[in-house]
Amino acid sequence: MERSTRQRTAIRDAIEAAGRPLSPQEVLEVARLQVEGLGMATVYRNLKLLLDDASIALVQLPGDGPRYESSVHDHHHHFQCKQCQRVFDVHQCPGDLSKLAPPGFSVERHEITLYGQCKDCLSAAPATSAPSKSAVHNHPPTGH
Amino acid sequence: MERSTRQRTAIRDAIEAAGRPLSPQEVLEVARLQVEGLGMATVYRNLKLLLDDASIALVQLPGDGPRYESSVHDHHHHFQCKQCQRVFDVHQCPGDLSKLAPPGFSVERHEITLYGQCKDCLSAAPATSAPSKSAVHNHPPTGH
DNA sequence: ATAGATGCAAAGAGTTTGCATAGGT
DNA sequence: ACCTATGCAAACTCTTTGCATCTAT
Repeated sequence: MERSTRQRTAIRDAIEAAGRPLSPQEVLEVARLQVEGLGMATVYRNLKLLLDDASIALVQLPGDGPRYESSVHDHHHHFQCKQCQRVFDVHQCPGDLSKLAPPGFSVERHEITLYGQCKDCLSAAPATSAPSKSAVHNHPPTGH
Repeated sequence: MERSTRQRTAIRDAIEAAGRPLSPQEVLEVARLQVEGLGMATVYRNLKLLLDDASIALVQLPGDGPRYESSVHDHHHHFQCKQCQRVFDVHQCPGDLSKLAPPGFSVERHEITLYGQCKDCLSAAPATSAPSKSAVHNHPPTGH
């Protein structure tokens, strides 16, 4: 059975607390604040376990590595800021998109990613310099 | 300036002729039919050059490696078949999605990916076995 | 005490780069 | 002849795996 370790708890908590999808590297950085010697292999192993658990959800954006977020959310999409690269949840959805596909194709699912500038970057520096790129410590608006 | 080599021509032609986005591996396989000893490094280098040229366009689907297609197309989206994994163009678009983003965010661009079953897989084997996975030689409907 | 979990380092997959050679112009 | 393009192999990044050790139960 599955054991409760400091590492696993730190990793799960990091993702729960983030409020936005985190990359494995970001998860490591945040979880290391709780567990000093935490290794990347442990992060990857636990991400996989927590995914199977459905404790967390996988977020895949086009052309970017995997991110992970709390699986509490229902169907939603994502917004990536072109300045700070952070990803935010978008809880609006245009609904059924099956009419977009070519005739004869069956559509079961869709993914939508919006790109632009987030609130922080728009106000902080309109189209100029950006907030910190790792941005692990920020808890910006998530659009809930 | 840029030279016209057998390799470059074979790579460009492979992408033009495909009618759907190809992975670097698929490009290599197709282009090798024209140029025997073609190496992967050459494929990658030329993909980059042709991208700069805007001769080809980069297609990024969530959680998948890069694909490349002829840049002749205008704004469009993509459909990935969950059986054969091939990607097809979708020329319909729901239009402006900026109202989906959280307030205070500015939306400049969007990506949509549809998932389901393509015409071939639906008719060939309704929800059972799939056509060849590399599928480099097929030219299925592209939804134009 | 036992079996799962961890950390490190090595192994993989995909992509990029250095370098000597081949080949357009 | 010049200088870009190629092929090979090594380097790199991200992720996974093997193995000895640690630790929750």
